[in-house]
Amino acid sequence: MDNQQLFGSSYVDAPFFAANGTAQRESQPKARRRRRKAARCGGGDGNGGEMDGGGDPKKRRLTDEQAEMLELSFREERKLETGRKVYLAAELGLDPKQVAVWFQNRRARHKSKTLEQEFTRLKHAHDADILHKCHLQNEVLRLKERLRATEEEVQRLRSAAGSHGASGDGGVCGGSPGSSFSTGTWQQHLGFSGANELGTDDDLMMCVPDCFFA
DNA sequence: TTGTGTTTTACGACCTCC
DNA sequence: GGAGGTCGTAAAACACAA
Repeated sequence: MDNQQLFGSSYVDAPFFAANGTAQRESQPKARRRRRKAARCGGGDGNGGEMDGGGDPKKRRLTDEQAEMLELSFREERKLETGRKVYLAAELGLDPKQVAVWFQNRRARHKSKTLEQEFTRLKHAHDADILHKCHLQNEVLRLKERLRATEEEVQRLRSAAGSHGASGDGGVCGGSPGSSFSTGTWQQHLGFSGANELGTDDDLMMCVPDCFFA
């Protein structure tokens, strides 16, 4: 049979072939099935239109050869013009209506496969986004905790400075070890304490307002 | 052998395009 | 209005585990 004639068009569906692991996967169960059937019936290769197995004449399985040719034709062009339908039917010994139905069902199978693949792809993307979101939320929590600790430290130092200034000559807190350092030592203390609070790998720059030391 | 799940074939209803 | 498309579904054909 002249395939050029049979397939009518020179159009080759690149995306279809690119994703053709799918097509092979699709054809595998059928091949298995047909192999077994061929073993049972003594060869399933057909002169088209013959009943295979002698069942209900209304619903007969296509032979391997017919299915293969239709598949090749489908890969060339998914739509079926009248001329090609009639030609295919004649070549394969099928009713043109059967060819039309086969193409309809094949398009449906292809669409459902495509949707399934798209769903899987989107699901993976979604899962990755969820994971990323979790990481970001953890990071936010960590930063909030660091901010809270730093604010506490600032508050503590501010109170210390207040009591220090109120005492004037240091009389009130003179005996307190905490009130014995100067502004310079506050800064040292802040730096030291901040380092403790923020951790060694800290990249968060803390800015203590000047008024704090006034 | 049989029960069950999957795939394939066929059809009707409805829609779109020429 | 007719031809051909999609969509949903029935039923036959089939694979396979128990």
